[in-house]
Amino acid sequence: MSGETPPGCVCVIDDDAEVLGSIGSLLRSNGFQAALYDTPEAFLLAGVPQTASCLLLDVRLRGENGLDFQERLAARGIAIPVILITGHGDIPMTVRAMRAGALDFLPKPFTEEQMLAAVATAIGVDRQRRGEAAGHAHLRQCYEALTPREREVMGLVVAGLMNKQIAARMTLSEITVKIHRGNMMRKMEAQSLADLVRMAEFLGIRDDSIHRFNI
Amino acid sequence: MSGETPPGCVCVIDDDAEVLGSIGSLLRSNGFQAALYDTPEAFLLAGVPQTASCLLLDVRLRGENGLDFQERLAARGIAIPVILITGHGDIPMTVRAMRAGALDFLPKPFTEEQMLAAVATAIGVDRQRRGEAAGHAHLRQCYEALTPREREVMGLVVAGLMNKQIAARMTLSEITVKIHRGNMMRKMEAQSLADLVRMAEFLGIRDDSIHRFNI
DNA sequence: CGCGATATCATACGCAGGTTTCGGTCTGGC
DNA sequence: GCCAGACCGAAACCTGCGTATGATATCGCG
Repeated sequence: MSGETPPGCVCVIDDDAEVLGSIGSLLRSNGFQAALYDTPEAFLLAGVPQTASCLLLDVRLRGENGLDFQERLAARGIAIPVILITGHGDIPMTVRAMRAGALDFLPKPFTEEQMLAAVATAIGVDRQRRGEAAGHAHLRQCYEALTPREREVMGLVVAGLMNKQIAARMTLSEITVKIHRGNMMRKMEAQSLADLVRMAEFLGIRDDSIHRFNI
Repeated sequence: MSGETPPGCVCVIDDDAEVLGSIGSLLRSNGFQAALYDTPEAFLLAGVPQTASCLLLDVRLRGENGLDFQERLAARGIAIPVILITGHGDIPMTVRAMRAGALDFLPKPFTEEQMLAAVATAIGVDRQRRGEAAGHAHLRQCYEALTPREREVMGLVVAGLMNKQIAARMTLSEITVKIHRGNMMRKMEAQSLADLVRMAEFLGIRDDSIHRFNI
């Protein structure tokens, strides 16, 4: 059922060594890689795998509550998909986990099929996310290659100002604005103004000094 | 705790007349309007209120499962915030509801405070959503006022093509493209190309015949 | 100290965008 | 049949954008 998916790495955090081992075996015998940790800290030290992956996290842990840990990950900007498992779950706990972005919440006892299906879905989500993130990384890299002035010009360009207005606002000559603008477009690898606006939209670049009526 | 919020309307669907009445009283005595229905169909017939509102929905209903009904609402594009309540909920049910976009899932018995807090949050979410929707409605209205040719031009403009290229693609003269383009910008009330791109992004306008490398 | 990166500005040229004015065809509704 | 509106186009004109060429100034690093 899950053998045809390209391999992915499942990080399992559970303080019960026996459970950890059996989940690991099950995953490996179904074509997944498995990284096993008995504490959240061990997982953080090892770092998130480079390949498509997901996190299989027990709610009840020795040091820290699994839900707290999940929220700590989100706060740190670690976007790995999370599946929570628990032996003593209740509905408020589930609501909290799902609100925090958990992909699934599996109460014990669960079948092997249930877990494998959840893991396969999560790995798929992560694969897609990573694909998108690759593009974003390049975009950010381009943006960070801009000089301060070029960034400033970019903000005003995507705000819809003309070169003349940008020049006035920055107390520059129009020709200087044109030069910054040209260099900026080249560095951003934007083929058109429309392209640039979409990039800026994505990067969250927005000059708030300009009144904008929509969006 | 919730008296200072502007009034909102809570639609309650529950097939137990007694429960329905007591929830209605509680809501009204806390400053909310309450619209009470004993079946999903009755709610659909009445329609979603014009003001900020939310839906308080029992999972177990006579005709239809509350979760199914929630998904049916989403499929119909009815975006009212949903709070589910149930006497016999379990974790898989909660997962399903939250995935389908429920704002909260309250297992009975719950306190008055819990329910009022959930309702107040949901009403707030709906108020925000309605505020945004108002702007979107105007945007759609503008777009629908465009003639087919103007729409076509708009798609190619936001794809980053020059008037010359648009003319070639539409087998038109460049001057005609300029006229369509000018009319389109006026009808869309776009002050700049950047504006137009953002509007198009929002409306989901995209000419897929053009290869786009990002986003 | 020289080098490179950044920033600034001027002149000039060519191309792109946008409007106005004028002209025409075609279709659908009153 | 007439009018409105969509659609198409040409000539003229103005503005905006982009680049090339050339020049100056500052700053930090090796």
